[in-house]
Amino acid sequence: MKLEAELKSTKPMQPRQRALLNIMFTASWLDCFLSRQLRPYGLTGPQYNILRILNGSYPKGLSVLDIKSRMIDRSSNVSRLVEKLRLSGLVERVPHAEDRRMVIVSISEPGKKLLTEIEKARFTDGHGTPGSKLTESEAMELAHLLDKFRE
Amino acid sequence: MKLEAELKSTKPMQPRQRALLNIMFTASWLDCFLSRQLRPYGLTGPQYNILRILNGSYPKGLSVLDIKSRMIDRSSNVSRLVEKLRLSGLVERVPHAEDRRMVIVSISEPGKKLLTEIEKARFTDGHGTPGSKLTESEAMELAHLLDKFRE
DNA sequence: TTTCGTTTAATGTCAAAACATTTAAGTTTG
DNA sequence: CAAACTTAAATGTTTTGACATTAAACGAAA
Repeated sequence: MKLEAELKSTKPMQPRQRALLNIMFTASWLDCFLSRQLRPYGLTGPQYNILRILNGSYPKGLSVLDIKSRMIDRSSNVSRLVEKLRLSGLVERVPHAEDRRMVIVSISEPGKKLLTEIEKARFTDGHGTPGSKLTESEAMELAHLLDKFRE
Repeated sequence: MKLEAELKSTKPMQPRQRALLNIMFTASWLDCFLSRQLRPYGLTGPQYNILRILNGSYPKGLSVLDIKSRMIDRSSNVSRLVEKLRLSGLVERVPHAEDRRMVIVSISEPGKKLLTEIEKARFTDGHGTPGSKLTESEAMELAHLLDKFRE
């Protein structure tokens, strides 16, 4: 559905304003979509984001600040999110050998297993992948325009 | 800055995945930007969203559910947000004459004044408007691709 | 070495989101 | 009309976000 229909907007919008609202609306829509996919696994969006970041740097771990700088939502409290994941056994925390201020966080074997399980379920859940209506080149163009939007 | 640089991503991403992450990242970036602009006025993003919706339907008011259905973030608790705005004198609440379950919320004169003040400040704050690097046709293309992304 | 500033992570606090639940008013049906 | 159902708004509760502050460890300079 078009943005104007979604927001029941009456007056016509300026193109940049329309793009801005559409970014925020689409992100909120995506958030809702992803939360529903993650709920059965007891993960929130930011928690899943951390797991994927750690999976990407496996087998090396990352410090709390390194995780934070790679997150989509930089305002989240990584210390507390990591502690939650640790209590679920999905990550491990090891004090840094040389710099004792730091804590190195790594994904655990159960954490990796959960990620592959979620990945598998995503292909078979019937709802399709978000963005699947875009061609590859449209997706690339979209990403490029978003980069430019932030300039 | 490009998304890969922002997220310090090492591995190359698939186009649709890159678009998805870019939408969420850009929205988070925008959220941060807008919150900073609104802070001096004591407004949060959702509160500002409600004020603008009510301004758009002025002088008619809207019911709580009508407001909710027009919001960017549909998960917000409109009753409580409206109560905050009412305490600040920015909106007014009138029970509906025919259906006493409903409450009609309208923007007040101080509310309208605040909106025009914010609008003015936006042009003179030096940080520029988000998305100003896009041409009009790029902004339209971006909005169109986002509509298609949600299909 | 001691002091000062910086960096890293954790914690404290308050407001807001994310649910569900409740209350009240309206509508439909037997 | 009364009971059951539906809708609108408010409220309850728990978790999370947003932001400041603290605590500990490191590095630089007197």
